[in-house]
Amino acid sequence: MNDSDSLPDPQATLDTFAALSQATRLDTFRLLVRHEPQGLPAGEIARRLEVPHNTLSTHLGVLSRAGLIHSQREGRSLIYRANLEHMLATVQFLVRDCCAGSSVVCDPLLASLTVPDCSASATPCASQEPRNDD
Amino acid sequence: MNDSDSLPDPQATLDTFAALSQATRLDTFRLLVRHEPQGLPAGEIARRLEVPHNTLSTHLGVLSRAGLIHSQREGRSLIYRANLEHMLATVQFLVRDCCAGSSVVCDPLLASLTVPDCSASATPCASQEPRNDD
DNA sequence: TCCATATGTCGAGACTTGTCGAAATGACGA
DNA sequence: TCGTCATTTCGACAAGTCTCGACATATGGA
Repeated sequence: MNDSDSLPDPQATLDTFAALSQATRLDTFRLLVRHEPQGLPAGEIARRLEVPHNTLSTHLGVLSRAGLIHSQREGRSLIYRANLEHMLATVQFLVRDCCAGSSVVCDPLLASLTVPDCSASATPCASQEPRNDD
Repeated sequence: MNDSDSLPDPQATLDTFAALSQATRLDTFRLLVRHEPQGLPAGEIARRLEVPHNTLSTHLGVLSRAGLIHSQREGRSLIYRANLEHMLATVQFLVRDCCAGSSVVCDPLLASLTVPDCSASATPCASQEPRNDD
């Protein structure tokens, strides 16, 4: 969307889907999404997901290379955060295909994408506290 | 969405991403999206993508089991069509996570999702003819 | 019924991915 | 500098996936 990452080409899209097609990694990404914008340190993710730290580290590497998350050192910890813009760019890459083919197909798709749970934006549907489900 | 398919649970989401994380399958899905709502017969897809018919058949099976496409017999051919609602449901499954975590994060994401290329819907951005790029 | 066309299923080989113990790196405090 | 904590890298094995030849099934027409 803005800078460093992802004008999504087919290969980037492929990597993104591959990254999200594994249970531990999908869980990791969802966990990080729920903890935006503070993020979580690698060890904390491993503990919550009950995955050995070295296994998780491998998965974090895959997600990171795909552009779905990024990390930042903070003392001894590496804080990981979800990169929502990348997710968005990937979705748009697919939507754009549909769009170019037919707006009759595209419009209802986009329409239903705009009004899930809380988009009204006047009334936030949840507080900004991270939830404490794992 | 409506009926048969996909209140997306994590496993369905996993299957969907796994289906789209392989080059031939992503190409197949995009091709079908561009050919909504007419669809394409299996043999025609194999020809355009230059993939042996049995290999393609396997991939069509994966996409089909994931709910991303469906088929309909027409004479000797099986016509395949993209199931955009499933794609949509999958995306919403992820967006909902973000939404529940924080509307500050959610709102801009949804906002940018609503206004790509042609959503205005008064002026279709493309004709309904399928494009002829493969 | 027989043949041609369209598509799917099976099975084997090559390749890729996931997992986890053990060792390495990096950061902090004493 | 040394010890400790947080995380990553390495290496090996098990498990899974992709591909494609050969065969099977389904449809329609002569």
